Amino acid sequence: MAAERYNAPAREPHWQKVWEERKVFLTRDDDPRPKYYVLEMFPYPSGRIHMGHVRNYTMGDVLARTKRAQGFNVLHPMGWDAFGLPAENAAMERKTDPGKWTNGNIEVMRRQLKSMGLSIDWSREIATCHVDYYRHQQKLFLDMLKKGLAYRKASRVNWDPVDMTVLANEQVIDGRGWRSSAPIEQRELTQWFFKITAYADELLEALQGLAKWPEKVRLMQANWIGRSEGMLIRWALKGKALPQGHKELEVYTTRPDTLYGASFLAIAPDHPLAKAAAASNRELGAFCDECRRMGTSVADLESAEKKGFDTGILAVHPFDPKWTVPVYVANFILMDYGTGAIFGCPSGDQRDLDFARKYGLPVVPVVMPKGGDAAKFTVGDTAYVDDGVMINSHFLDGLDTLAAFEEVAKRLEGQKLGRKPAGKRTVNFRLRDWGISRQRFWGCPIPVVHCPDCGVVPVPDKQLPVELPDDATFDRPGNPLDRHPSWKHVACPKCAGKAQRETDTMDTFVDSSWYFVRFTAPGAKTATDRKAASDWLPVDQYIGGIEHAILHLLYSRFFTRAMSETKHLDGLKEPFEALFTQGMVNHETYRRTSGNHKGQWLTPAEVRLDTDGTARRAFLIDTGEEVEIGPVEKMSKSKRNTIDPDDIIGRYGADCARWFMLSDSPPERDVQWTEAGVEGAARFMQRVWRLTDEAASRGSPRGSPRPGSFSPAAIELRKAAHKTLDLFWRNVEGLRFNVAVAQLHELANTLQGALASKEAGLEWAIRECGELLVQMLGPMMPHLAEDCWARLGYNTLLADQPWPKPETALLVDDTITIAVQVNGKRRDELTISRSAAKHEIESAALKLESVVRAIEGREVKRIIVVPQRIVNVVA
RNA sequence: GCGGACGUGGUGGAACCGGUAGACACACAGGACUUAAAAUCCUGAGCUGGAGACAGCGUGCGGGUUCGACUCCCGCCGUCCGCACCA
Repeated sequence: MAAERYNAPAREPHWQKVWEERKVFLTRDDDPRPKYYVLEMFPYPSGRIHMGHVRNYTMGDVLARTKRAQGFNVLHPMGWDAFGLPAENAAMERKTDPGKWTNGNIEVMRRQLKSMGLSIDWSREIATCHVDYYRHQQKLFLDMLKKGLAYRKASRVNWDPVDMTVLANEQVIDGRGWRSSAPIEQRELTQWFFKITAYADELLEALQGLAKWPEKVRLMQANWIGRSEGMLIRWALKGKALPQGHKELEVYTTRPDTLYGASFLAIAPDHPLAKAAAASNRELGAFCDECRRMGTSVADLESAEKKGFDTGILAVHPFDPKWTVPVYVANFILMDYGTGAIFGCPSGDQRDLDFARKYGLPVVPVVMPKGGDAAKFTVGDTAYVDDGVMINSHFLDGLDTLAAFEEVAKRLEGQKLGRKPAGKRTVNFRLRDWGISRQRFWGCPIPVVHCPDCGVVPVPDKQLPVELPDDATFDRPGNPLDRHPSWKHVACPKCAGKAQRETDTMDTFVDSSWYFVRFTAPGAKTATDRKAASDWLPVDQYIGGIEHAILHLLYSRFFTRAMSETKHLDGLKEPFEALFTQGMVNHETYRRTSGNHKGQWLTPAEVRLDTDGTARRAFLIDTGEEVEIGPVEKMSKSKRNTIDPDDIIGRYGADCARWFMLSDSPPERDVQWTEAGVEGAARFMQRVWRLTDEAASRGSPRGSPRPGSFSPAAIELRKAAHKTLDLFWRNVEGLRFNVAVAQLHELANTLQGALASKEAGLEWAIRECGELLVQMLGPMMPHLAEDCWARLGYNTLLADQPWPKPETALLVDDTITIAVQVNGKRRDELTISRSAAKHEIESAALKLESVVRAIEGREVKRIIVVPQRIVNVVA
């Protein structure tokens, strides 16, 4: 009698309830077993989970469940990255409250995640928008302020004049606001910053120690931090155009060796000297204004012409008081890199060369390739940017680039301009301090008060938290906190006079920079419980999208250091021991090709697919018209190629979705969601259910004594099972889930073959194989595995079973098959004892008929025998 | 422009340290069961030639190292990603 079909959607809630009731996944801090902290990046509560979440959380869950079975005390928590602009937009559009909207989304998504059967300790759930979380963040901020790690300064920001808020660089697309499409303005605003640059060197250095991070992410961070070694060089200024109080100009360069090739200085339009000079030069002022209006987008920069404006100011060459070069204001100089001023050496830098040609400035070659002829070497349209030998450079002539750098550095450091040395070796970083002020409502309030008499006053600890008001209005753009009738008006904590709260809130990346710490003690009265934090951290395995390679992961690394500095952590520096970045979930796109709706995107549900031989065609179900099958793209609302996890779980079960997400594609690569793939997963589930059923009835009863000896077929079966067990864990540990899945497929095939076999004496091995298969399936398809476990006669929970250990004796074979090559070409294979000596293998190989034929009577020159691997006959 | 990754059957992919390329799955074809279908099970298959045994070719392209290369080295081509007026 065949087993009934397994009804996953009906069974899964049952097991979820059992796990919850028996508190199977609750984590205790006082558990003496070794800890393992596995964390997936927490979701933004946008409304519903998507397939990317399913993939991400399934991977983490496989690790968490396996590690748990292996005897680790596993921490696997979940929370919500719950502040952010979408809640405000929703409030504006739907006349609701951001908090209500967010909490409603959390409800829905929590239910969805629970329906996935994740082994999460839900008692540790946190949401960053809850005051119990952000009150501690305010404390962290104040402590950072005390340490000088948070500070205020005026800076230029992207300002959206329609939404009336600052936008991050990422939110400016082609010079326009991502939401409003309004042209973005550059505004000078006073903002709060975190001093991440104080850790620039350390954040860069420590990347080398992150051995379990993807090389790619480490590289991206290294490039982002952008360390360069160079010099600050001060130039004396003169000329009639020189504004008062500007006697000198400091430039930053990585090529002091090319100093004798200098033909101009250039400064940023926002440079203080430029501003001062513009005050008395209307044309220059107009030029600077024009530069400021220039867009900041990639396209703008690429097409923008390199332009300069001669200020009339002259700079004196550090090595020759009689030599002066003009000072230009140039549109391509960035105020916030280096000193906002450069010296141009046209022969050694392409951009400087273009500039010099345009404005008729001298081009003196100072570096030529090694072995070149100084008399003949010239620079035409292409600058020589590589290292080489110095020429036309007085005392530097003949030195190589590196030596020239050192010589110039030595001389300038010893030479005075005014009272100070004329030059200084320095290290410069691309990394900027982290601007965290946002003119938005739905974020963590920055806990300071502005007092007309006392200035910026931190909110005293006693007065924390600074809570968001619950009666803000969202009927018009701008910051609801700022226009709230009463919220910002408070007494100054210092002088008790009339004062105003800071109305900016923190960037939401602040929230996610320490949530992994909070999970270690989610109910602590202080921000952290240092004991719990040092017991649990660092996170042993962190899993998330590559899109956070820089921002979130760099900020978290900084924050961990800052929290150690402010004593919220016990000296921890790196939060994430191992990082894994998973690929996206993609789907085919479909669109109409004709009629009034040409170009309209169609959802997968609206389309019927037909396979005609190997050609695939798609038809609109409603009308029958053929539609175009477009490229496979990331699931997105705009292309309408999304699949709702709820639908899949409701139809096939969570285990099916989980299994499919783990199958086929390597986890770091994109995976293509296909109906056929899901159905394949569903079929496999039925097959497992059937095989377990047969193994339970055909195999020997549970607990029956192990036979003294096994038949050859039984040994083969046992070997297959134990080898799979061995490989399975190695592949899971290496996060090669797709390979682990393939191994289970293979074992299922083997078990099926054994069940079909008429041979007697397999009962015990069949039973064992079935149980091992179910145990390995457990972390991947936990619900099905529980049912199979019960079908095998157990009344325990599979989730509570220890991980089985492979019998090492079964992992090695007595006889092995090795390939036999003739002249590097495979001709045959040889089955021989594992311990066979070289000469035995050699003579056996030479006797093979196909080898003899391939040699064709030629003389055997050499035979390479690699025991247990290969034989290669060279003839 | 700079930096990086990748390129294997019809498709997704596997191959640990240089040692039998194509595991496993999807799709496909043939067969069994069935009145039929679904479900399930069995079989086949890199390409070319051959009835077949077998032979030749084959991991983007061209070279190289090696007894032996998907794997290492050099040079191209293509795709994707990150950064980008960084002095």
